[in-house]
Amino acid sequence: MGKEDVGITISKNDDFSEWYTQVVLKAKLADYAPIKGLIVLRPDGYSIWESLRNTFDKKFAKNGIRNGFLPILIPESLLGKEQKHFAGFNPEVFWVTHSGTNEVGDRLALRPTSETLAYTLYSKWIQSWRDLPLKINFWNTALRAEIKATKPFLRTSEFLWQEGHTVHITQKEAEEEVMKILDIYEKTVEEELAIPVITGKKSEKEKFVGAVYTTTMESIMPDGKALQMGTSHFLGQNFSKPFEVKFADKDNVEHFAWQTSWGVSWRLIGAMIMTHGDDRGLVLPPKVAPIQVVIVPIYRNDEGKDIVLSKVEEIRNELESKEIRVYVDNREGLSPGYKFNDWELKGIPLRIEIGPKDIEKQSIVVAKRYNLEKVSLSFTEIDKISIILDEIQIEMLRKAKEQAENNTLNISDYSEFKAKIEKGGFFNSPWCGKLECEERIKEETGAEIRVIPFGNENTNKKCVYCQKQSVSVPIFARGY
RNA sequence: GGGAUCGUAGUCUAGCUUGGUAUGAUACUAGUCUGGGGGACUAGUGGUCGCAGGUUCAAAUCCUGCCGAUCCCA
Repeated sequence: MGKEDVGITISKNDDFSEWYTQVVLKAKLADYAPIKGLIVLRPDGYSIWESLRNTFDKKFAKNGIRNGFLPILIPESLLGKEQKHFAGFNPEVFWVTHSGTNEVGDRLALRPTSETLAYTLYSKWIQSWRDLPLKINFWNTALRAEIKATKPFLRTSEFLWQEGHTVHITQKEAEEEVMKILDIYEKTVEEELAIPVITGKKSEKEKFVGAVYTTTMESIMPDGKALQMGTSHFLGQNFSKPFEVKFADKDNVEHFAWQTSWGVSWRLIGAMIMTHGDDRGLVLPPKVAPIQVVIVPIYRNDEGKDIVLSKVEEIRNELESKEIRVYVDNREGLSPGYKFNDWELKGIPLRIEIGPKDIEKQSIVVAKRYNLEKVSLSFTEIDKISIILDEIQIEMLRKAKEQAENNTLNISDYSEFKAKIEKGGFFNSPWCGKLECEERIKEETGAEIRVIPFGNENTNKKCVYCQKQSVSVPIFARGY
């Protein structure tokens, strides 16, 4: 392997798909498992997930949501209780049919999602209005068989996620919950991962089977394809009726409860890689970076080494006292240049270089990963590092927003739609609301309604396909 | 759902057409010199040639099946 092969060997612009896979593997976020469609998270990848989880947990807790844990197996009889939902998932369910050499009676599904299991239990736990609202979140994995087109983080047969399931007395309260969660999702993704999203509703065709409606946040990736970043569903009474999630109200009359469910998965990590990465590899937003600052000491002899390393320790202590995650790369036998490239591949937001020249000048060199800019800071300015990290976080979101805007077009003419869809992008195009037009567009262009943004309903324009009066201006795009 | 390509050491790869006991680089280990953008030299370690079967005196090489990865089309 020559020096070119250690890093990313392909440009993000030339072959996006290959570039993405290389970044995932070479930055050591994940690796392929020996089973089709499954991946292994390595510590650097898992660390990002943990960081997201911590943020979500704090926000969920503030909203009165607590964590629980559900088993992975669901008996067929339960899974089939809500028929539409079951039909939607059936093709991708993994089934457990044996225990040892014995056949099990009722086949057991590896959960594709836990609504049925959770609500079976909820019906036991809820009797009175005093038990509501019930809001529990579950961190676990879901399994959905992916036969073709698997991609680390984006499409795998097992994925890490959280699924929240809440139960409410009134429809209004449940619907408000759906929106509160979507808001938490949107803010977290923008603030932590520096990825802009568009929120709105899914069309009837694209909603979660079993939901009354689905709200979603969508992002546009640099290759012009849309990625669903998270969904929050209003389930109405679709599950509470078959699963008898009922409560006695203050008048002692029994009612079916109103429910929501919602989730985000490690897909968010995939989105982060695609949005921010460059030809040198991963670029991590400071907030989720396992290491925020890496220090590379440079020296020529033992004497110089001692001086440099003692200064490095001083700086490390100062940064650590400010809760900055620091790592000192004092590996022997590797040239500074090698280390620079290595940490850039891994996407560490800031690199500090300290060598004899810097000691002389009483300063350090600080290199920013996201724009590859180098600046010099004097020893007395070390406290600026945390400000720089904050600036990077903001700049990364700004850059990503700009990228997204450049990929968004207003298109009301269908021939223009067809001509431009090859290049990808988010198309704001009026739609009459009919399934037929939605399906035709999908068939003819591969683009689907990703989201009907809030505020884009009740429009009075002409459907991009049939020219009849539009009811909304959804975002059409090809998706992952 | 349909089609194509690929799998040899941690990684990339030669060898495959025409069967004869696997090539090179890099990484890794030890040491010396080095050190501000992928360093040099020396000496080493590392392989069920994806898996299983078949043909053959002999299979990385030919045949069949399976597993896995990637890409294109719907």
